[in-house]
Amino acid sequence: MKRKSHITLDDIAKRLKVSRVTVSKALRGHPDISERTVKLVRKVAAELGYSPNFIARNLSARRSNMLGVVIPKIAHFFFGSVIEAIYNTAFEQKYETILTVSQENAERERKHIQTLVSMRVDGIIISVSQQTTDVEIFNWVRQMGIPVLFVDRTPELPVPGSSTVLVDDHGGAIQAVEQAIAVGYSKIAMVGGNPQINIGKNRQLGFEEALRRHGLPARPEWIVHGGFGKEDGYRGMMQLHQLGALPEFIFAATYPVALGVIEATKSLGLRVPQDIDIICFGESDMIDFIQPSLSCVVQNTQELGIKAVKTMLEIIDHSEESPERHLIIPTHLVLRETGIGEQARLAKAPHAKQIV
Amino acid sequence: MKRKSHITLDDIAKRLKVSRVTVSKALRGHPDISERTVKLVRKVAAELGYSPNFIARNLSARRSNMLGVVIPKIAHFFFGSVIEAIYNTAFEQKYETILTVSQENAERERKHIQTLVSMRVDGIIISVSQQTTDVEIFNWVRQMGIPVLFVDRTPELPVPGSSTVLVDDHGGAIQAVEQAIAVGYSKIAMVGGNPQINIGKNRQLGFEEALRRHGLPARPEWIVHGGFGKEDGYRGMMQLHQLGALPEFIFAATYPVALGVIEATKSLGLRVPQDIDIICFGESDMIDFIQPSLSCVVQNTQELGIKAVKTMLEIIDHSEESPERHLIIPTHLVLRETGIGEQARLAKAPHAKQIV
DNA sequence: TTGAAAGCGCTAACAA
DNA sequence: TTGTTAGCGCTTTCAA
Repeated sequence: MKRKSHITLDDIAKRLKVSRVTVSKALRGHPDISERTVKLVRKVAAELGYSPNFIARNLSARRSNMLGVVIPKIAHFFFGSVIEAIYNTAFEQKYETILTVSQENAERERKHIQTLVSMRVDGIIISVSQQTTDVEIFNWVRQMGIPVLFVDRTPELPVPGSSTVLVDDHGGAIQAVEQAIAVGYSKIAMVGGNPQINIGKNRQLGFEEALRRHGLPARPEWIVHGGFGKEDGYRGMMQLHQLGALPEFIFAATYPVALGVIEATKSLGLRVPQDIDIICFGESDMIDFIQPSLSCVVQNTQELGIKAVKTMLEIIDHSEESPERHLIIPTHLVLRETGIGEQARLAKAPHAKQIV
Repeated sequence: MKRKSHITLDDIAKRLKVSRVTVSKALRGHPDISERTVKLVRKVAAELGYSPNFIARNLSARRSNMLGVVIPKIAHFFFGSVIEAIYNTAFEQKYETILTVSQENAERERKHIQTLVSMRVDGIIISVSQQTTDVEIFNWVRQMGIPVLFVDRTPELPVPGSSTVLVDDHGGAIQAVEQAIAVGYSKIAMVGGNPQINIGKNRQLGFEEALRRHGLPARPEWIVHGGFGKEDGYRGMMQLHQLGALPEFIFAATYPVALGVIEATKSLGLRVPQDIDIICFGESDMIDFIQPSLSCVVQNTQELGIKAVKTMLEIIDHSEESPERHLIIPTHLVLRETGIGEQARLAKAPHAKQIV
């Protein structure tokens, strides 16, 4: 397939016997140009099927109107929703979003960041991989004068001059555990996640804080670290089971972890929530269909994406001032069939579920 | 935040007192340059924190190494998986993926396509919105000499010179319905989807074909059109119910439709699969957790994404030849607790579910 | 109101 | 092996 060389400003200019500059201005609605010329130019441009060359424009304008984004995964409810919000918000503000996916791999993350810098994006929004420990690359990006904003997941070490839009993991965990305590549980465990990464650490700190507030002992063997996936939940629950004394309630670090825990619990011949009750951090679109329907700490993914982009654009536009901004988006607890105590459950049971 | 003007080839060249071209070649490993110079150049580039300007390179090279992608939604299991495969495959081939999301809106789709052309992507991979009827924009892209490839969803009207990588919707529907027939059902309905779009049309054609093959009557009122969402399944089931005579088995056009159907069925006081059995087209990652676990026609999303990119790259690389390529990716039926008949179900029941 | 000149950072073709 | 010349398509500045 041969690629026709595209129509350029010059082509239009020649046709109208005016200069390239006139055409450029006319097309952009620059006030310099007379209405008549503008109309003429527009007409010819349309006739010729002119498509402005973004690349050339960027090169010349030294700003790209592109936002670079790096996320760990895409086929994933949480990131899928956040990214959707990012796209929509950026689109409204006439920004193009360049998305890259690290697959939870620090090396790939590095490469993507380099590419984004190469593309001269106006800012980089990133949710770091679980592997990421080295912050050198982020410092480098900052040195290049490109704003960096972490959403949801930040590196352990600080990155001077960067911004954050985070979920209130600490507060959310407290909400979940206090709900469990309110319903009468005292044997409470946490499964999944690890303190290597901020979200894991803060959820655990919240978990511990809630226990402390209510004078409950924190048994170290009842904090089962792992990843954030279903396998981790399954393994974690099995590990708890081997310990002998089972907890009554489990705070799962993520939604997939909860699914794994439930799977394991069932395979042990125990019932959820009667024998082992559970609340998890995070949710999914299938939430109303799993049995039992899970109560969870919901993260406002929309808000997260919107705020990430808006904050980034503010930083880009007010380039002189200090670039650091730090936002925390609150969570809220949604109660369904777990973590609500027997009475509430019985009261709920007779109702047919409603479609959402 | 002030943006440092980036280090350029010239900066490196000046430092070494060589020409810009030498540096350019050295950095790209061009065989012209001596090893010594290459090393020197690399060293200085690293010292200075040089990052090549992709934009400038593209402008000069007249090829962007970027693939444009337009999909209708992103927070959606099917598209999420396809896009992930697209990203990975493109990444391996050193291509950047520029993703845009139409939100099932034809106007937004148009704009995104224009932007992608403006960015001079080397090819556009698109899954059209449900609204899309006008193919003019695609013809325009073709005229610009940019290859167009439709994945999964194509427009109704043909686009000369475009390629397709599609799911075998027709065959998949037949698989599902023949399974139902094999298990002994004869009162079979289809819910969701509409013939406006290829995937809806072909699933319906497959549905009808399967009935015909087995001499079963196709009752028009048992094909309930709608969208592809949960609401549509709910509404469709309710509509069937109002008809009086209920079918025994429902072929749901998509996974969400199936969820809606199940929701509705339950709210009518009927059991799935005992009273109303069901198989659907498509799946989700939560599939093992819903009750009952749904049997479904699975689309190979990986394969779809991989083939889309590989086919596109072939077209780009062999630009002289005829650009049209047409692939169909087969589906396969995965049986779980629905659509398998009572005996199989009873045989299955005692086993604990395995984690996947 | 219009346009000429210069340059954004890079690469390809050709010369030295 | 290295460098010169000439763009890629556009925008900005400043003069006409």
